[in-house]
Amino acid sequence: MAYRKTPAEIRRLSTAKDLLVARATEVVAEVGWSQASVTAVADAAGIAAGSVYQHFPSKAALAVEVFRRAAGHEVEVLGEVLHGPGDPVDRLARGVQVFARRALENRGLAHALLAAPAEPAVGAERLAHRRRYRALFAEVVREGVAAGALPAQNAEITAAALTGAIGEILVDPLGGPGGEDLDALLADLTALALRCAGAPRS
Amino acid sequence: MAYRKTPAEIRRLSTAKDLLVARATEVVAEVGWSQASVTAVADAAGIAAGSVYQHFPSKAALAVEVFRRAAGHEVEVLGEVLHGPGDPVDRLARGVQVFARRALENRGLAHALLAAPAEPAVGAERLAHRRRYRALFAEVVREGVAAGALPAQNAEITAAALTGAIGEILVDPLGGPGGEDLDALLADLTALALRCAGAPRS
DNA sequence: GGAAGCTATGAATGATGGTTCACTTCTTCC
DNA sequence: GGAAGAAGTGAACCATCATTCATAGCTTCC
Repeated sequence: MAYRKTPAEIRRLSTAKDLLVARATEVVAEVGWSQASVTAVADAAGIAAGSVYQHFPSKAALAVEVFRRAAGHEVEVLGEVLHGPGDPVDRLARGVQVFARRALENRGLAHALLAAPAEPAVGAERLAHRRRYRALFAEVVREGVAAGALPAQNAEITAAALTGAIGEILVDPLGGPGGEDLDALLADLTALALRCAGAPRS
Repeated sequence: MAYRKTPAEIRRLSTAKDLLVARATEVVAEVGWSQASVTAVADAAGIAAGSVYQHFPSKAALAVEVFRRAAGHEVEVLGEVLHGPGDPVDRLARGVQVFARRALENRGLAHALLAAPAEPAVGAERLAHRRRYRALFAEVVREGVAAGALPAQNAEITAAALTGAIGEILVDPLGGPGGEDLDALLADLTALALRCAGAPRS
């Protein structure tokens, strides 16, 4: 054999793949899954359509990878806040704020992750993603209940409501685009979240 | 002219159209928008694919009609409960129960109306539909606030959270399919809704 | 009965977009 | 430098549907 992948070459391929995924993510955030054709994505990454298949066996596989990376990052960020220091109710409030702020500041991506129509493979990933969010919120709610700061409740439902509420606001911003400024919205959302969890009124 | 539609003929055509819409609704509830091809829908209605175009100018128009009829009915039912007699908090609780029960008992249709991937035209209808739901809930919340039964709050956000929460539970039932029995779930959802709106703990 | 006009049919058409593949270009290694 | 083999290319291929249309079958009305 007269060819073996040299470390530099491996790195180059890896970064090419990374670049493809990164650009594909941008395209998806901008135009949604349905408009993100292989051609569009390949163009954005500066490669030929056929070359996509050097990195992924199918468009669906690429889409799943795009979803996983973006979603994984979001979950990680949220997890850090929710698992951080402080009493559970505070963490819950901050978690909601972080989740909502990130979603509203990068609406395109959030929409793609949470709501935009997508092929079945991505839909399945999305379910898993929502479950992770839910599990994170539910955990903190349970801690709050255990600590006596929150009333007894079905933590899973509360958690589902929190993600559902934020998603809902995201998909259709109140009173049209730019109807309310971000900080006010976040304050209202936080208040809602605390009420949902049953935190004593402050 | 040697032809004029006789009343019987008009009726026949109208019922044919109704039947088409009804069958299409069933198909959509069963397999989702993406799988509901013109052929599949026409077969279900017992007509040829081309005949669909006697009644609708395009598939999108049929889809919108299917959505409108089903969604309109749901909004009407919910509206009756929310506008009915009783104090606002009670109506809110019953509204959530009705919404959730109907959704969970006809999951396929609810999923199609609230969540399933669909073509843009249906997506636009869906936004309008969610707004109507929101508006209905928000109205009752405002009444509750005005009556002093609920604390001051952003009623739109509370309303969005309620629809979001139910949608979320619907899309991914807690603990897999049939994880909890319907009545218990409804009770938990009602409790959540009242907390969200800030009703005093009972 | 039969002409005129409507509805129903389903195979053909056309557009879209994922995937393949023969070919070119680039890397490696002697 | 050059042979061997990998990656990159993009035009052609193919599958999937929505949509059309020539044709057949019904209704109406005289």
